[in-house]
Amino acid sequence: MRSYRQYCPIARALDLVGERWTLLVVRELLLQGPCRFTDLRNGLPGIASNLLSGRLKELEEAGLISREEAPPPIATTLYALSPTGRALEPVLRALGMWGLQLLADEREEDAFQPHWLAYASSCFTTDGDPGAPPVVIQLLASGRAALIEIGPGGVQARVGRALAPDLTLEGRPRSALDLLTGAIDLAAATRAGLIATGNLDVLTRLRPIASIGRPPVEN
Amino acid sequence: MRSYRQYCPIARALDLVGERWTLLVVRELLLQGPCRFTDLRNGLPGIASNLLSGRLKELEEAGLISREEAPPPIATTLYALSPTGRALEPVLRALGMWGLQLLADEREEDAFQPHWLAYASSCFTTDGDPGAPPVVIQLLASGRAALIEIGPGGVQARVGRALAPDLTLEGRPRSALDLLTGAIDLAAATRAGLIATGNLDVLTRLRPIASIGRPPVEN
DNA sequence: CCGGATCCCCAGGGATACTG
DNA sequence: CAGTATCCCTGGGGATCCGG
Repeated sequence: MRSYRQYCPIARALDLVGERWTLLVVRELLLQGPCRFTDLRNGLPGIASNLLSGRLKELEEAGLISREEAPPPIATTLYALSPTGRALEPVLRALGMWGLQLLADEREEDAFQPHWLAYASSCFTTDGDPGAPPVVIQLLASGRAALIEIGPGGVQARVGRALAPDLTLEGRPRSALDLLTGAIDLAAATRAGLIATGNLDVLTRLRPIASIGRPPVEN
Repeated sequence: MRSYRQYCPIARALDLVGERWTLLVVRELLLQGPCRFTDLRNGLPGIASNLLSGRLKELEEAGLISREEAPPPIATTLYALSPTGRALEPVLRALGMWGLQLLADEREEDAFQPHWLAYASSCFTTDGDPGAPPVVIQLLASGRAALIEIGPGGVQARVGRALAPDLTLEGRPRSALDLLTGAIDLAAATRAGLIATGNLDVLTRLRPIASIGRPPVEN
């Protein structure tokens, strides 16, 4: 394993998770929970299968993930984050917060999956009315689904489909993001091609934290 | 520039700072402030000069650093973080907090510089007596010097030498780290080869935050 | 001495094909 | 479905060289 050979916590951390794709693998495991090889591959468009295989092996050796042979009816191996791996969440949150500004330019060639947006949303918003009953927002795109759950645990993101979401958002990721950050209102988002169905009031539950929503920094 | 091509804030962030050495360059600029090419190279033992040059160019294009021609008597170009670059600090803090556990094993071949430890310390401690007058701890190793400043701004780290530090620590990095995290007391640190001179009481000003100092996680 | 640029070589990453 | 095998290529490591 390649190392920076520096007695520095940051360098040591990067020794383990600084290689290409590694933190994105952690992102997927964090959002999807225990999942199969194929689930990871689907959540990481562009990764080569040998590379994913190699990363999983390295991460297991480093103690960041565990590999478990699930009994039937699953009958396959599941990958899951260990506590040490889950402890990387603040790193992903910080990276995600910093990277938000970079989403201002929407590139047509970029892949998109709704759980990425759900996670971003859970990072930059808090529950605006913690006492109120829990609500669920469904995000749909590219034939996949993710959820933003607002409840006692705060704002949480996960992959999956809800039976009866309070609100469903579907459409161009940029307009959904702008709506969730509070950069635009629902009318503008709809005009930008977003389809929102359900109880639109649940959007008021999502309170974007300060210091986001500014235009992309040019300097 | 190589990109993950994913419309996800984490992936976009890694597009810019995910390559080898990049975040360590940011670490140095954050700790050293505006500095010369050689200062950066010294703070990044192991980096090839062409690679450092390349990274600086990329970071400038991305708007994370600025290059400035300083007038005499400096008469050289200084590199400095832009506001966007400085905004990466939470990322480095999170990585540093996570990487702390990895410092449990001390490898003889690893390079060490005192400002790395100073920064780590500023991440995992708070001022235990905010009302008290400011104090300065000097760290010495490998012929270099760094400072931990405890004052109105909290606990801050920077490269440099103090005229009259309240406390000076010199010796094996592991024992200094263990002392600062509270894992061992001063007597044990001294026994482990640490040399402490000055007012030893200032150590009580550094209050390690919870959830650190545990032994290295094996699972 | 500082601030790089150039060159060569190899390991790690990307794409695709193939197999249990 | 869950990877492995293969081939190619790019980016990184290391040394050296060069202008100011």
